[in-house]
Amino acid sequence: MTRAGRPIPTLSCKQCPIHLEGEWCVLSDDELETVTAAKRDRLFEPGEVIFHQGDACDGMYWIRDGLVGERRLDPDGEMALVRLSHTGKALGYQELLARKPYRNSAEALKPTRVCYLSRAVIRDLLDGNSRLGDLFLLRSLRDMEMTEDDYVTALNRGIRSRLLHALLTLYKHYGHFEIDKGHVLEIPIARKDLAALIGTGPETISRTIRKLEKERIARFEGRQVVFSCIDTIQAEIRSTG
Amino acid sequence: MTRAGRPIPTLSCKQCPIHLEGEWCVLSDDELETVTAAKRDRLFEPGEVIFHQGDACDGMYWIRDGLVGERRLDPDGEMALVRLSHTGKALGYQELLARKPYRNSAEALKPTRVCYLSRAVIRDLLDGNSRLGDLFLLRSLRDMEMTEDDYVTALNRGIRSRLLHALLTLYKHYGHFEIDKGHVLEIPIARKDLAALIGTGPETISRTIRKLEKERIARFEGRQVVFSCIDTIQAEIRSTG
DNA sequence: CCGGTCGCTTGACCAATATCAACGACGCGC
DNA sequence: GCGCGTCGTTGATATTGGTCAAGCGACCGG
Repeated sequence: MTRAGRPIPTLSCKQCPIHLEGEWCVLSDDELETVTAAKRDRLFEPGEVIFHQGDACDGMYWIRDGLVGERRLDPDGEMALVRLSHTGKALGYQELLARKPYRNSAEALKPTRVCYLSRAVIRDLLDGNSRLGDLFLLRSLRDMEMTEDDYVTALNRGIRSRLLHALLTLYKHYGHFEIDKGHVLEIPIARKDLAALIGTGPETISRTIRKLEKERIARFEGRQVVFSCIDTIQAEIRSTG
Repeated sequence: MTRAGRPIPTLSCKQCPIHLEGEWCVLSDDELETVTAAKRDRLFEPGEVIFHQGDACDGMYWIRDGLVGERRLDPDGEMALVRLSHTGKALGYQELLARKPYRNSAEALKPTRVCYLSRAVIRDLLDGNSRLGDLFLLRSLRDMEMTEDDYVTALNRGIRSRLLHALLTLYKHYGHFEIDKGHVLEIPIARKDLAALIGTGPETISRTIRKLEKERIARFEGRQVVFSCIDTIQAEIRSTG
């Protein structure tokens, strides 16, 4: 559970599929070269921890590809999965910019390649390109929006609604449509993580899943789900659920 | 519930107790003068709405003094009190900077004076002072931290713990210590808002309060609370509760 | 002074969820 | 193949919290 990840050869930023979105798009070719030269890439296997809650933050990470879960451990030992982060997401940028220790641990849930940039490099980039700061601000605002939405959902929706919401979100990232089967999702995380994501235990997840099957809303087989009618679920999430 | 607030004479920024903290501290005297000249001040009575969820955002507000609740209405009619904002807090800056409609409604919960700055003025300030953007970023990061903390709390703490947490937070802002009575808090909001803040109904608040009284953790009389031992409560919140 | 509304509380009841325990399936190391 | 741990499931049971209904006191307008 606790390793540093395996160093891998540096991936070029120019060829990176995410170099045109988010913060990267404002960087000049020269700056991109600098980043490519300065960053250190690593591969984390599922279960490996990229950084630990409480640790000092001395740089930030981008997810090149893979899946990362940010976990928060309560003083009493309860663990919550605060969010899932996918390709293109930044990890630890908030703590870096605010000069604070990591609030959450980041753990690879699938094989994940990340690009690491040290505080000094980020500082130079920020000093050299004033627009970069604006884009970090925008990223922070977007993240805030999502967290606030999740917060409201957690406050006044039941487990069933939250589970459907989580599954639908996962579907958007990992699902696909098959003409003969329908909307298929291979759930990329374990039951207990699905539970930690919506604030319950694995038992309740199991039971809620069986309810959904009885109501023919979705069919589950291991980690694969087939949704009968996505629109119906959307509607249920929006209205009372 | 829906008025525009009463215009009041402009309050000088130089004499404002909050002009030295947060974003303001980086402004020059000239810039402060500009702000004073450009802003429009208003007074909102309890129940009046400063802006509505879904409305377009064309400026931002600072709370000069008073208390504001940000409410979020679900598609199914459930209302959550996302956060309480006090003197010195900015309202609507996220939506302004992200160019999005308001996510929540802002309602005065006590008589509240706010300073309004239009988008154009903020733009000019941002263009003229590059450090201002950095400070908005920091504010956003701090707000994110608080929301994320609340989110985790909502995910894996029960009503009782969340209520204690909310009361303690209120105590920090509105409480005081009396040598003969102890730690006294005049709760500044109604029961139903206290309920909406932690995601339950007024009935459950009532019952939870009586439990706390039976356990001699606090004594309630109307909106006044006297805490027996703040430290005990702190401990209970940190550990399992 | 009266009727009405609102905020808060209480009771009774029910639904949702947590908790404890056990079990089968599976993968892994030996 | 065997032992072992993990994952997912299920059952029984306890607890929490939600819902409906009623009551009570304060405040307000007529």
